[in-house]
Amino acid sequence: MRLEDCRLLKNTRVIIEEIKIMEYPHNTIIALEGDISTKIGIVLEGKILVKVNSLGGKNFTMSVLETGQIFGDVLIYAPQDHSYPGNLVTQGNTRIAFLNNSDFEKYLFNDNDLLRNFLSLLSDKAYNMNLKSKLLSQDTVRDKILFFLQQQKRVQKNNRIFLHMTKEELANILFVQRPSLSRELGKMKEEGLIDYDRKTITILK
Amino acid sequence: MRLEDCRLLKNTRVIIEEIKIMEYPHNTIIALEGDISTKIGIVLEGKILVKVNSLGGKNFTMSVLETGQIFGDVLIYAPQDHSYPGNLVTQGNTRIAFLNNSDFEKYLFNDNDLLRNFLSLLSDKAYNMNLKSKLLSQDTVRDKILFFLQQQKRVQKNNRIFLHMTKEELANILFVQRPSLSRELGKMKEEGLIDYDRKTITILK
DNA sequence: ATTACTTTGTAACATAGGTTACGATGAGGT
DNA sequence: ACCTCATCGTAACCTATGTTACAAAGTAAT
Repeated sequence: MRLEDCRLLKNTRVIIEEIKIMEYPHNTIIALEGDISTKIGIVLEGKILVKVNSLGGKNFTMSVLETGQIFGDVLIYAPQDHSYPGNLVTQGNTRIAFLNNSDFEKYLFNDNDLLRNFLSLLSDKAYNMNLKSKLLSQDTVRDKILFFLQQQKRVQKNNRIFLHMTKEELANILFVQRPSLSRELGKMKEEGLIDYDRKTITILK
Repeated sequence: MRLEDCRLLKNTRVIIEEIKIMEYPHNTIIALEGDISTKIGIVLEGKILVKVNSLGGKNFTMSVLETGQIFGDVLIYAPQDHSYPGNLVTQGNTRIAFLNNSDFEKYLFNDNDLLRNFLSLLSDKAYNMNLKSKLLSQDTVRDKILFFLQQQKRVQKNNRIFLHMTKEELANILFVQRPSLSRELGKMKEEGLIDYDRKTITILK
């Protein structure tokens, strides 16, 4: 993705020279949980996973930053705590554009388009975090699956849902163990609620 | 709280006449999950709980809006979905100031202090949502308790943590059943990790 | 002090789902 | 076609925790 096409900068007057672009290979930790943030980052290529270690030692993916999304954003105005909520880990070769908080702020207050873009991105992020919370608050494996299917049905506008990931990854997202996921999918298939194969799940009822 | 003292409007030039103030008794539903939001709300007195029904029929409190906090904020710039993520329910007699999205936006782009306040409030909210996610992702009752204690220790700056709520409410926040909470607290006391009574929990190790 | 109600602890029971292990299936490379 | 490795389903076992019920302790009102 070209810098000038990303959601944050589209139609804005931000001068590109003040932006530094970095490239990282797959699976690189670019920041640790608790690190202080001084820059806004824009994902130009690849993905970033925000991973958190729970007290029990397991780690879970709190959120995924796709191409075009930004990070370090909400931290600028945090009254006390400017630190990242989790480890930032690249997935695939990843290019990131960095912009100093102070530079960014200077533009933000003088460019209504930038402000609009910024608020829209924040809005998205809040929406996704809400979804994550709702998913985590479903208390059986089946409910988590159903919640996921519901949501994907809305996104993909189809009862046949393409997974685009392994069952292992899906289990991870749903925050359950893979064999538990398999078991429950099996039951649901038996009950005629769904059908599924390696790549898709189809909602029957 | 006086309108001009709330975090959003402090030091700003927003004209008070455009704001409508409403008052609701305890336990009033002021919006339903999915309702479209057209206004920014500011909590002047009382609290608002954001409650979500899970698929299993249980309901959990996604977040609590304390005096001075705002809602409907992130929805202004949501690209698609402008609807509330949960039911908004008052707790105690509650006074709310409402400001039309369009009025708000008009001010937002012309008042740097308002913008700064707004971003700071959004930042806070994101921080709290992160905490909630991390809490929900702890996978044993004990880890949830420990996470809560850790967090409260930081806030209260003391190993003796005052609960300010019943065990029932605490169980609710931790997203576990009350008897499960009791059982685990008992075990932890036995192991010498904590001590507790009706109103406090003390971290011993 | 008595009563009524709320809050809390405890115990017994049932079960969902974590854990581990293994075999079957599928995909990619030579 | 064959080999290798990743992915997936399945089964057996076990434990944490939800569930229900009840009694003890605390609180507030009369």
